[in-house]
Amino acid sequence: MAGVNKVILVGNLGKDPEVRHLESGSVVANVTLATTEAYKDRNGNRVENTEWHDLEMWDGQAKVAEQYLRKGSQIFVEGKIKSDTWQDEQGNNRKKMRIRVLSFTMLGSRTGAENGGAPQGNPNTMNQGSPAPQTSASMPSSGVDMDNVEDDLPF
Amino acid sequence: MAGVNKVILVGNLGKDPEVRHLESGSVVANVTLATTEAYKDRNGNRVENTEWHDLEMWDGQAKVAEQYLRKGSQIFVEGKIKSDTWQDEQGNNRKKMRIRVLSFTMLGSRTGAENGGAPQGNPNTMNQGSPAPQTSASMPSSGVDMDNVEDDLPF
Amino acid sequence: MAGVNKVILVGNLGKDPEVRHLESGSVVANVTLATTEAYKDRNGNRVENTEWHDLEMWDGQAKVAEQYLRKGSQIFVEGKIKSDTWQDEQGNNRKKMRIRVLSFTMLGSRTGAENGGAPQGNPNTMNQGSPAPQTSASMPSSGVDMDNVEDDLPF
Amino acid sequence: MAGVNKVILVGNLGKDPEVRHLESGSVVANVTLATTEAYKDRNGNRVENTEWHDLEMWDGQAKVAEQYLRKGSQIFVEGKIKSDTWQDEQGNNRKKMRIRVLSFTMLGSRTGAENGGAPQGNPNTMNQGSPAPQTSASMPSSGVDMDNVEDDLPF
DNA sequence: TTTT
DNA sequence: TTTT
Repeated sequence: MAGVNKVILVGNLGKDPEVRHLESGSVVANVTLATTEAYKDRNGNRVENTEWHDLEMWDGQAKVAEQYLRKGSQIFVEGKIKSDTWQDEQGNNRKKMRIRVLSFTMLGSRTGAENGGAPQGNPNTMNQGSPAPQTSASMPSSGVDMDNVEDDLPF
Repeated sequence: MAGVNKVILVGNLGKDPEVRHLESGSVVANVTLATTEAYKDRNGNRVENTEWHDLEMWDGQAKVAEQYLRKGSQIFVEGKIKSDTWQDEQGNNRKKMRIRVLSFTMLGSRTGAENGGAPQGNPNTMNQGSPAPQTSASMPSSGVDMDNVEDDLPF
Repeated sequence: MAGVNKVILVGNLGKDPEVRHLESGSVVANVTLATTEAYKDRNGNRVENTEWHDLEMWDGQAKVAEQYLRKGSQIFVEGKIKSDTWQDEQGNNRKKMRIRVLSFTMLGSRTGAENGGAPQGNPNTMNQGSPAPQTSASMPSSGVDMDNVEDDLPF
Repeated sequence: MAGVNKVILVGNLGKDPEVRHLESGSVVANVTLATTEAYKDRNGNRVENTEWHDLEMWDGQAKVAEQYLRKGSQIFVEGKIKSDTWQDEQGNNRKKMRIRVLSFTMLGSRTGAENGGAPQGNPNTMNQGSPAPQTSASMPSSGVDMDNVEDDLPF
């Protein structure tokens, strides 16, 4: 059969990770990631298009996510598409796709310390009324060894 | 903002492409692709897990798909995740994810000849004296240039 | 027939891009990019391993590189492997591999302002009311559309 | 630092794998892989361009390669760029790039058994005088569990 | 629903 | 030669 199912994303978190510590001891983090592409429409105007992705991280990854990722964090993600299927109350077949994260890497870092902590523009005035993530001052600079976080569940 | 949204798949078609020729002149092909991964469970038994992907191809790609792809065809796909959102009859927000194909490549040889599919052309007249690799006799499309099919809608 | 040759890199520039404006009117930028991976050796010590990549960008890309990329800039790159072969003075066959960049994306915020690099423009006028994510204030290029820079030479 | 160094290839082997069993017990397979792209030049003629890649596989992978891969085999490869540097006899710095394979998948299979073993074209008359790989009858159909072969050396 |  |  020989299949390949690979997803590569670079984007920003829409909100802080939602982390659940399961009774089994496993940890799951759910993360929403925006990838935006810009192009010119036929009138030459710049148009932006944002796609929101639902990411699922487990265990070691989830813990790193909990500790270091915040709304606005920019990450590189490698994962695979994974769908859940079920029947809703009306008996209709439903399907939800998620990205099961296999590894991620935090991008950007060095978030402003070297310029004396001066705010970089005023995020409150940017993206007004927007559902989009914003890079804020909360990027970890760590020192911790979590650059590239991998995980290996069997499926 | 700087986003990346990339999907790479290798798998087999679940059925023949469904192709619609729109009044606008555009052509769309919808394709279902299975990617299967195998792993051993904790008892050492081989387990297979299949993920089904809904692919969307446009125009030139769609025509190539219509002509050459068949149920069972193995392809390499590069694309991006693209979701449609809408409200269903109950007023619930619904979301459907698709893979918008940016390019695909037919894999293996003999792509459907045995089920009455694509004509084979005469491979003996292809690539004569060429330094390039060839799959044996049965590459579909012969003189046609569709090995690697690309498309560039703005979004 | 039917080949895929794809490279995906995230790393930092080792030095400012070297840009040549050719008589033909073409522009080439040569860039060195470091990708570093960290792992623990058998004694549990963190070890870093850096790979240096020679990137080649053309025309529109090269101009953007010249204007915005600096030593230390972090970028996401998609490209392909491309080798030159020749004979050296001793008549030995030689081969040099490069990454031909097909598109790149600047990562993080603040891409070099602190070392006198690219002008910042006025981010407050960017993407107003846009649904797209933004890095904070310092995205280079402001109104310029270079987030994701593509190029399409035939080979 | 956060680096990504990823290579994705689909192509055909230029010759049978060269396998060495080291005294340490490790096994290495060296494989050459051709990726060919076709495009039209400015006169509308189809041109093919082949890039040759030197792949390196270790241990479990190498054994699978030894057993199942042959000249002409079509594979999907995921790996990373890895260069060796040294000084040659003249004291010049030399560098050789390889692809360290992280996983590979055999493509195509079902290589002709179902059409009664009839030869698919005459490979001897194709690619005359060419250095290129050819798909021949030697593709394994196995039944063995080697579809997707992974390996995890620390670097 | 594919493929092995 | 980068970055952390």
